[in-house]
Amino acid sequence: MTYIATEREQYWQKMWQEQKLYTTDLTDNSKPAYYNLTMFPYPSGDKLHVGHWYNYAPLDSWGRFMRMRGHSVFQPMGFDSFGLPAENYAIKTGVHPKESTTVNIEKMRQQLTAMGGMWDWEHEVVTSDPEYYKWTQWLFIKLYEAGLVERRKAPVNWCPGCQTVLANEQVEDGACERCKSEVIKKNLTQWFIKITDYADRLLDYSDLDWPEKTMLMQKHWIGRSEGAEIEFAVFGDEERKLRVYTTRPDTLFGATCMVMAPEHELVSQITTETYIKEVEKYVDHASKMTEIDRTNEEREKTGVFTGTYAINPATKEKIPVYVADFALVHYGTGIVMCTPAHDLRDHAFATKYDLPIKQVVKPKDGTEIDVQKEAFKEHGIAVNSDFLNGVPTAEAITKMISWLTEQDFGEGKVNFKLRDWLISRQRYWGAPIPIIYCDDCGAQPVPEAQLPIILPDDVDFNPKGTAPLATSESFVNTECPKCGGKAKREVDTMDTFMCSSWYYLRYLSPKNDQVAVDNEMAKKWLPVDMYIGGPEHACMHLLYARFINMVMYDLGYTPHKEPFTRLVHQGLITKDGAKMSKSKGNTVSPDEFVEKYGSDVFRMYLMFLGPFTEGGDWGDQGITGIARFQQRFYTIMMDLEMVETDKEVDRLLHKTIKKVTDDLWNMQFNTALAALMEFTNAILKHGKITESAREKVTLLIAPMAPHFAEELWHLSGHEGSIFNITEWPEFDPALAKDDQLTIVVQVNGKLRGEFTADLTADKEAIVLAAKTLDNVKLYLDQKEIVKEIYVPGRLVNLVVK
RNA sequence: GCCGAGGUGGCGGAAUUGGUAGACGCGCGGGACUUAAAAUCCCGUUCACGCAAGUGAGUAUGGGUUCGAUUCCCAUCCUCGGCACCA
Repeated sequence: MTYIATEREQYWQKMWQEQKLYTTDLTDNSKPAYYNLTMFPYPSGDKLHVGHWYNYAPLDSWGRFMRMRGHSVFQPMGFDSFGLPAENYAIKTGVHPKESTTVNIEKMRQQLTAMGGMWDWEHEVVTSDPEYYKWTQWLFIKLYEAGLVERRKAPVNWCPGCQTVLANEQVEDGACERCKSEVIKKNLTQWFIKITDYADRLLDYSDLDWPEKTMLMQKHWIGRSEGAEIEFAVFGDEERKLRVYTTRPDTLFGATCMVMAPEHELVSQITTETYIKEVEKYVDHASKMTEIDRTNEEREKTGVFTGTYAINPATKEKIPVYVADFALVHYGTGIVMCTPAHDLRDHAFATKYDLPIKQVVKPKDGTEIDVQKEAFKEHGIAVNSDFLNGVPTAEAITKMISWLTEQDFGEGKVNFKLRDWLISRQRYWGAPIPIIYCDDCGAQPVPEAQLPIILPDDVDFNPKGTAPLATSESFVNTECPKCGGKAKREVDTMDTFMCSSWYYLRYLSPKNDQVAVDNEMAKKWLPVDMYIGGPEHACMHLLYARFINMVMYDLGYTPHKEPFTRLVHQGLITKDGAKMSKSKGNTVSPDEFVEKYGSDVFRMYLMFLGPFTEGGDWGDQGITGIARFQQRFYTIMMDLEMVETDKEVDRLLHKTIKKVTDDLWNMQFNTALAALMEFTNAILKHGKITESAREKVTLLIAPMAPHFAEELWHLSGHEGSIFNITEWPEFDPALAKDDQLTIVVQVNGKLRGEFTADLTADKEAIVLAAKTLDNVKLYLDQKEIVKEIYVPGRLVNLVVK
């Protein structure tokens, strides 16, 4: 018999839909709740590509597996629909983002349905829908009320040609990708969310089942360090202080110069007249460099002298103050002290500008070193440091901090690399920031009752030098919520990461217009049991989502401290070695494969490509192998002689149950499928199957090929969906056991033969049998056996001399 | 550059986590069926030598630990992801 996948899949998709099989009753308490979540897609014009499928198909298989193991599985889907691409598309074609987004979402819903996923569409969220962004705006106001929102100046990429702000992605080698004008930095007043207030709490990962590498990346991103802030007085203007942050206050006696970030506000104030021109030129040059270039440690260090000197508080020496681009304004205080003898970067800088290199730490073991030649950055013993002399580094740091505090020169300080979250976007297609500016009352948050602040339609989103929303008069002009006077609305919109930082909370009650998060549902369903998404989100989305959840927890809106209990990253599917993205134009559509082979085959093919967490480069060679397998599987199910019992069938079956179950637990879908292939091949050769094997192996393949399994389930006489079954096949080790052992024999670690032995054979018998093999004897001849190693049931290694 | 991954046949990958390297699949070669092709089935397929039994080499490169290393350690090279406005 032949299985016509495409036809039967459509049939089952329709049946599932009619029966509302995947609409989860969130109030049902009869089974344990399991929240199975994936990162929702951006509705791009390229629709779903194979990268999405590589993420969603295994997620769906996992959800089905958990469902078949007796859980009530909630598997929602939605769209992260605000963002830059829709706006750029609008600028290019004139099609309103609302329109293109609606079209894209509709198409993607169809694709997701054709995939046959267990999506619970009744709980869908779309972030560009006012019903959703009303609560994103509400969230902003809650953050504002909690004192976690701040307004400050920050630079943006500005294209003078296009008269608009550019995303980093739109800048190529310092020029606008569209008009090739040189991109400049422009300072704008923007809104920040103070994620840094939560930096320490974000470092706590206890009770999270997350990949080590993700936690490690986040930890490095947050970048906690302990050190001190130290004040240096400006020579000749002692009232003015330059404050530095250092992790090595113990080296203060060796600080022979200072370096300020080019953007530092004090640069213009302290530069002396003679040096103004040169400094300005340098500052301008630095503003055009990317941060990646600026922090490149191999690059030659550059800087310019400001003409000013500071006083080292420890040595009272005059030290020159430079401006250099390797100092970053947003890290620490934006000013660093240089201790060339004990820092590689400072050493390179000092060597280039001929600044003194003064050793203040020596190695613990007394080794002689020449710091003029090479920096010694390790911990050691303080020297040339007055009251610190002879003190080991760790202790010297504490001692120096006490001294600084006593003398009022500074204090101990914990610092983070993590920066506050800039959420202002000078764009149209985003959630308007709910702030009103009144000449008399200043910036005021929009009262909750006035939400949502609807994104206006009568906007010219073509770049004209202002944020697009400023072109809508009906939007801009409003009343001050405090005094009732004339006022203007904020015209910036929010970063889309804001929208995606809390969507999993909204899935639980997307239509509730009274509250953002339904508390009862949150208690029952949160935290998310399984969250699957790309590793590229490790440091941004996943950190923002944890942060927002923590704030919501503190404010009492959600009952758990962490949002995602278990996190898994699918690997990245690349095309010709690079990440698939619309901007690179290298996406591959799954549609033609699904049309030709059916969703099950395509899903299995993706899962069979390699380990789920590793991904790989896309290629369609091999999909026919999966189609063949499906057909062969159908043959063993439908066309084989059926017998009551069969020892060989039982053995094959139970080996397969064990392997497939273990592999599914570990999300090793590729080897689970290989095991099912081996079973199929062996049974086909054997020529017989049992009713029990037929039923159980149908259950085993169900998570990975849902339509196919449903079809087989009904063909073998079952009523009701296979996905309502909650008894996963049980493994019986007694039935799976082989009758004999295969023992491999090595001599000096080299393979020299193999033989089969009885299950009951002991070590002595096996080693003896090994020695009597003809080929083994050849290598034992004239030699003395010095060691006999027996790995039970596997191998004998004879070590000879 | 920094942070995090990864590197195994012609290709995708497997290997009970220190115990037969190459499971499973693709591709390729040979055969069966067919007037022929497709589909299907059977056999073979890491490389070198050999009719074969087998022998030698082999998991990015170079070293080390071990009876035994794809697996552990050190160094180097290459590829990918992220680097705060793509999402």
